[in-house]
Amino acid sequence: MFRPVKIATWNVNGIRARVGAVGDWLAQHRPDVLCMQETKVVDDDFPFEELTRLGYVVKVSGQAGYNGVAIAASLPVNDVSTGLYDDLVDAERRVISATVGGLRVVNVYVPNGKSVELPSFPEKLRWLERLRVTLDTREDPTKDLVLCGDFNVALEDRDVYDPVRLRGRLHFHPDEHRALGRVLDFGLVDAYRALHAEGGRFSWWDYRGGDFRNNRGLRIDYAFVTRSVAARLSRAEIDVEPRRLPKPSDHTPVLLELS
DNA sequence: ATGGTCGAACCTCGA
Repeated sequence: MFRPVKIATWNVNGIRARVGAVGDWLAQHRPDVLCMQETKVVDDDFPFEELTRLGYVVKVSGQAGYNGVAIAASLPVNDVSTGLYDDLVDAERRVISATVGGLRVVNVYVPNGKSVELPSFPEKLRWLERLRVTLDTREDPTKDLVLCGDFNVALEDRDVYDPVRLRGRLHFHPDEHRALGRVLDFGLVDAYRALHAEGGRFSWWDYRGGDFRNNRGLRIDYAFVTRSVAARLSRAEIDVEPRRLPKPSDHTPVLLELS
């Protein structure tokens, strides 16, 4: 059986606005799997054709206006599921999982949290704990698995443009670090970090204030892999090029290669 | 400089 060797994740910030850029990127890089977040479209209106004509099967879980996740794969897709263990319908359309050529793929769009002062912040922390329970309940850390997506948390000082200024604020709060750490304790390794030690490599930059031009960004998009996958990891990149295009997503893709 | 800019959908919300 063919198994995936190139796996990518990209918060596209509206698939209908981005389908041209996504199609171009798929044609150029030919990943076996692309996980997308913030598709912002109901399933009936998803632009399937633009991706199927490139040879991809696309599984979607979306809603109108916000959130929404999708998995595009060029290999056979099985066992598609949605949601967390206690919300399999996935009212907010934040989780889609599938098995692609023997690799379990869990694609998540973690709640933003809005502000550390608001009730949405502890809800974000609880969501991450529920993700951990979902992994414990439904997945196996001794098997090939990648958990990828937009986690809305920058883990370390080297993952943010100004750790002193940002510490304790949304995306870089110790409670978020503990909550995402609990997810990693399932038995996962940050694939990009396993191969790259340097800071200043980000996956998201605010549209405002010239943040991209000045590289004021955060690394909040990750591919976390189980030990068996980490052992095969040959390459992990953040591809900044799509962020330079006209009308970009505010996030850029993260791409893994396995041997 | 607590501003600024996007996408989606209906003019404001979520990020």
